[in-house]
Amino acid sequence: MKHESDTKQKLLATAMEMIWESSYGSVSVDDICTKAGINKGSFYYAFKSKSDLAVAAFERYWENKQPLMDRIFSPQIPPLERLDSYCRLIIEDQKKKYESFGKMLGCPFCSLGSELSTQDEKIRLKAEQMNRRMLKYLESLVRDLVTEHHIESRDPVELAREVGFYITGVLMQAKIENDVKLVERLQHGVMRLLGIKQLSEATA
Amino acid sequence: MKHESDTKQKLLATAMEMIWESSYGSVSVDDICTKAGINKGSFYYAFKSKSDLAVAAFERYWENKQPLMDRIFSPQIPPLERLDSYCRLIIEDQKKKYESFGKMLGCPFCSLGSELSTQDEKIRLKAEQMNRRMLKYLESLVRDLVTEHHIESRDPVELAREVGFYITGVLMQAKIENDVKLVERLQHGVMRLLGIKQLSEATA
DNA sequence: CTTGCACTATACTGACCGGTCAACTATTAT
DNA sequence: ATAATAGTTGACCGGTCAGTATAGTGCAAG
Repeated sequence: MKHESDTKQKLLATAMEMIWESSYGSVSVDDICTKAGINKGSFYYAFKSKSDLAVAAFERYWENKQPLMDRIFSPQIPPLERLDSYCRLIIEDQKKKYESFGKMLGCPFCSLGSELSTQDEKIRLKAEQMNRRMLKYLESLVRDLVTEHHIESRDPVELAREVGFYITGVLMQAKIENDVKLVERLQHGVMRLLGIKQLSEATA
Repeated sequence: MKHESDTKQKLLATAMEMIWESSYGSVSVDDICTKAGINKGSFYYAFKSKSDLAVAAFERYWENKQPLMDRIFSPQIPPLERLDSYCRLIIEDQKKKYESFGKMLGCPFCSLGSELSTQDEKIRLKAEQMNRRMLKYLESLVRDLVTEHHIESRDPVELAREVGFYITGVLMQAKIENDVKLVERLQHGVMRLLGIKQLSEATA
């Protein structure tokens, strides 16, 4: 009957937030500990290194997000509606972060991956895994779009990839330009990429 | 009759290379100086801060690259050929880096921008500027594609943006997955995004 | 009461960080 | 020749880095 310690929990959440807001390199273990209200000794009791914590924090973030993702991408929901909800989720998340931090934060997985994939293999693998998980949703979405004759595609897997690339790029540029507007056109761009004309049902 | 000092030159080139290979945060001023064979004191004689150097290094990189870009995007060249050359250039550059460093490095502007745009406004602005410069090429390219009836578009500027997003995303994911193959499909994806079917003339 | 264990508190390590400095040398102008 | 200027040097600064050492806490089982 053992619950995960509050310490670990707090460190994971704090690390995720701080690394997302700034970057891995510019957040120190001391910073994280101070903000989490936890002593450094306890940090190294709970995690064996800073990069270990980062990996764990990202995994935890995913675990928390997955139920929502499963709901959005439920095969029970028409694929076009799934796509719309997903785009809305991204936009909403980004806006929320923008309001609370005063700046665009972009995709946490890509940001961390971009910063450290040439430096830390474990972090690179985690970022890669996150991306693959996202792609699974997109792949089944694209396949269902094909099945329901919204689009044609000889290779749904590759098309899903391309949608993934596009979304990655939008979030990255939105962060660099620090502009929410870029991400607001997400639906429009994705629809264009997929070759779907109307998105009038998105005006819910 | 004043040449820029070798010192500055060397520091700019070394910094660009090292930051591109790893990241801003994981390369120290000492590292750069050692590799450039220049004393730290001289560093701070030439540049007033590390982030100043980074900004200057990126500007210099652009200055060196621009003539080639101007040649590739020359209005004298048919737009489809421009597009093909540009994709080839990106692929070639990435492959070259992959061979010499053993890993994918992605787009230096985006990597730096992603790492530091929430931390250092001058660097954010420089990354933004680089992106805008690239977009200018893409915009005129897209306009010429429209004029020559290769594609239709009511908003060439936005379409160029979308191509830019896509390319950004491809380079980012290729870095995270550390896989050259991702970037090799660049032409195919861009053509799809633009809605151009054949690229048989690209087999030059 | 006592032993053992999960966890915390705090002080510390030594390396390294970005940045400064005064002294020095090489180049140029007069 | 001299003086001013441009550029270089390496020691040095205080601070911070990730990570460690160790003593102490609360608590539960024997």
